Amino acid sequence: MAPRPERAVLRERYDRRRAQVVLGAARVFARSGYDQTSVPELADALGMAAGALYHYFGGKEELLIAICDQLMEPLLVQARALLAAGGPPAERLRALLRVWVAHVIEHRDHMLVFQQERHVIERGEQWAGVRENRKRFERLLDGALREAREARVTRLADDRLLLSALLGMVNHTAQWHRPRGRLSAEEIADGYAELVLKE
Amino acid sequence: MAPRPERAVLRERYDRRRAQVVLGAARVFARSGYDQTSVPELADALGMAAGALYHYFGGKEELLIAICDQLMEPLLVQARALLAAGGPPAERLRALLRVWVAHVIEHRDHMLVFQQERHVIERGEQWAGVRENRKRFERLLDGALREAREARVTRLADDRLLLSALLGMVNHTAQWHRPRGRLSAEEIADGYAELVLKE
Amino acid sequence: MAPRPERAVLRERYDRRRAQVVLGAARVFARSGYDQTSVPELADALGMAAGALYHYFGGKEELLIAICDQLMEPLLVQARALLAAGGPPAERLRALLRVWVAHVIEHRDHMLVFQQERHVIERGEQWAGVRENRKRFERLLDGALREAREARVTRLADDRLLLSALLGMVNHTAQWHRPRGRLSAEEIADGYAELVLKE
Amino acid sequence: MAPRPERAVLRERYDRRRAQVVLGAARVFARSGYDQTSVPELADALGMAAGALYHYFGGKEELLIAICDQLMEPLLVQARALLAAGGPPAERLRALLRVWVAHVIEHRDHMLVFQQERHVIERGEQWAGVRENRKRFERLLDGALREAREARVTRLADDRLLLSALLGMVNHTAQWHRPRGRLSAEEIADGYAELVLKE
DNA sequence: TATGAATGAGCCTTCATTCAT
DNA sequence: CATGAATGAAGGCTCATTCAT
Repeated sequence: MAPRPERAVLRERYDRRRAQVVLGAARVFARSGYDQTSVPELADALGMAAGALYHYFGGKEELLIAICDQLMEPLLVQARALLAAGGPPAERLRALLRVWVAHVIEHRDHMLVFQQERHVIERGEQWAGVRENRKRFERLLDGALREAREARVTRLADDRLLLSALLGMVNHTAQWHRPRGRLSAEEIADGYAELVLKE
Repeated sequence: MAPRPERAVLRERYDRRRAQVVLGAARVFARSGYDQTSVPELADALGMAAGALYHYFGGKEELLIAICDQLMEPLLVQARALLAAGGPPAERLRALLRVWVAHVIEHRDHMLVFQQERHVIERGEQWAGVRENRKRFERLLDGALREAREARVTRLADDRLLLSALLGMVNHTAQWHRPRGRLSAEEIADGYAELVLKE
Repeated sequence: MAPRPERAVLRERYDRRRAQVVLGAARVFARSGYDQTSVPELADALGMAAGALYHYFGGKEELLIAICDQLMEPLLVQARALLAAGGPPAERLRALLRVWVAHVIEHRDHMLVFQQERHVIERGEQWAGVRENRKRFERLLDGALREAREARVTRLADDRLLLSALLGMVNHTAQWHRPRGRLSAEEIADGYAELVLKE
Repeated sequence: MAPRPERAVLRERYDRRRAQVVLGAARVFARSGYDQTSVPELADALGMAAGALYHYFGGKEELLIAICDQLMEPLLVQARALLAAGGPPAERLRALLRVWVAHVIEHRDHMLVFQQERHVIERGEQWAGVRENRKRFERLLDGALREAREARVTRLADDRLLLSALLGMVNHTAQWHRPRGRLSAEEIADGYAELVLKE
């Protein structure tokens, strides 16, 4: 008879399954909308019983929060590591754009959900973490931008407008990029950098 | 006794009320979400009974379509008129940006709803008109962009990427601009133009 | 065409229907249990759609509260009127018992529900009114009892025990009395009085 | 290595644990209600996993039956023994009341559950045993009462009313008596006897 | 036109229970 | 014996919509 798995093994298995569910839910929500997708529909698409979802999430909204976390946390980690590495401002900004665009493209579904449910994120204590992470990323970006401007390599006088424009164009990438599109993530990022940087 | 209003008067009154309802609904939906807002809630916010809405709209989705129409049709009219007027490509693009940004800012609520419900618009016969209008505007923009590139005044080699970047930054404006913000619509539009045009 | 009913007429119609629903719900809950009766089952038994109940009650529990109110409020009114009328203590207590027993018998279903859901009533802000009414009745009863004892017509040295015994026997009446039982409400009340009073 | 416990030891351990579970469940159900307490909640309160309960009980209702049995069976045993002992009718009744009241007080939780779930007990084959036990006790009580009346020591002409009154006041004791209350079980029982018996 | 009442479908969630481990 | 995971049924409730008035 197989021995009962240890607690740590169970925990890891649980976490992995949970992450898979988040991933699948992002795909379904991106296609059909968060509100328009019923929990039974979602469970069906994920190949599990409706009630089983509630072993992993306290409710539908918690699942939405998990999608946002799965989107933002690894990006923050990457961005922080990159910016900690140093280098000339223009290069740093370009590198950040590459990482960012690649992340957006790889998490296309998460991005679409994130954008669709923007108004939900804005309110409620349970969304404080997501809002904080968004803020953190914007601060990183803002820092990189300011640095670039101080080195006189950015093209727009107004930093805040530049920041908003970048947020707009990069995030919007999720809406038009297709998996086997003409342009690679790198080419797209470099295009955006070209718009933003002198020469 | 007041004379019975003529048919045309009644019709106009009806249209005006309907347009007001669309406007109010855009505000409510932008704040609380289309799906998260129930028809009774919406009616409450508009100061009317739930059932009364059904005199103006066949259903909730029809109201959503009307919001999108109220957003896109006047923009199309303005853009067409402007582009028909002629002039040097860079100036035409700059002018289009000004009109566009101003429209986005003035229809902030409509824009937010439009973006939130993106996935709904994508599917269904009843949304064909909205999709067509969006397509029309993108074609106008694309034309202006191509013209500018042929005049060698744009900064990016790839026109399609430039188009996407513009769509991203301009539409995103609705999400960060506040009524009494630091920058005017014109300043914002000119900033975007500066990113996109040489010099 | 029939004229639209006035607001007051509508209100009264609403109240009457609501009271009928409470009455019917008491019957159903008494027989099948509050928790064991689903809202659809209840609606069925009342000949209305499940959702229609929610025009009259915010939720299932509110219906339960209404049952308790419909039980206690008229009894309080009667008891107060009776005790305000004056008379010799023994007679007053006997009269109170008659009114009370008659009320319990006439509201048999309400009583059974009230007793079954005792533990629910004990907790929660929404039950404060019901608890208060119960307290008020017990105070009236306690007053009548004390008065009787001061007139040396009660049989038990301990007033509080006498009060509890009375509450037990009278309320329990709901559980054994049958509509066409051998004893009238009056005979039962007088029996209880005989236990409690000297002579 | 410890020797494998014998079958009888295992059985006894099982029975003891089962009885503890019944005891704990009575406490939880009395406080929170049988239906309002979910099996996981109950298991939590008992310090065991939800599934583990199913080693001791085939289902939630079986647990409820066990609570009723744990309440009634020892009372029946005591009452039978007492009545078998003989003696003058008034004394026998008084003694029965003492045993009964003491039992009610000691099994306060059981009593509350028993009374709350009255309507469940009324129906269903699985409840026949509980109904039968209740009937048996009422017959014992009825016998003691009749005996007392034949000895002309009871106060009420109507035996059935007297029986009902007694059932009401004694059972109700569970609802107001507190562990460290002013009156002992004996004093309460004697009070009830005083109401019921002449002198 | 406007409204209060009603409906029935559907939603999210919880539950008692089972079972492999 | 005990547990974590899973299930399918059902629960209470809300919703968009209709309709008599």
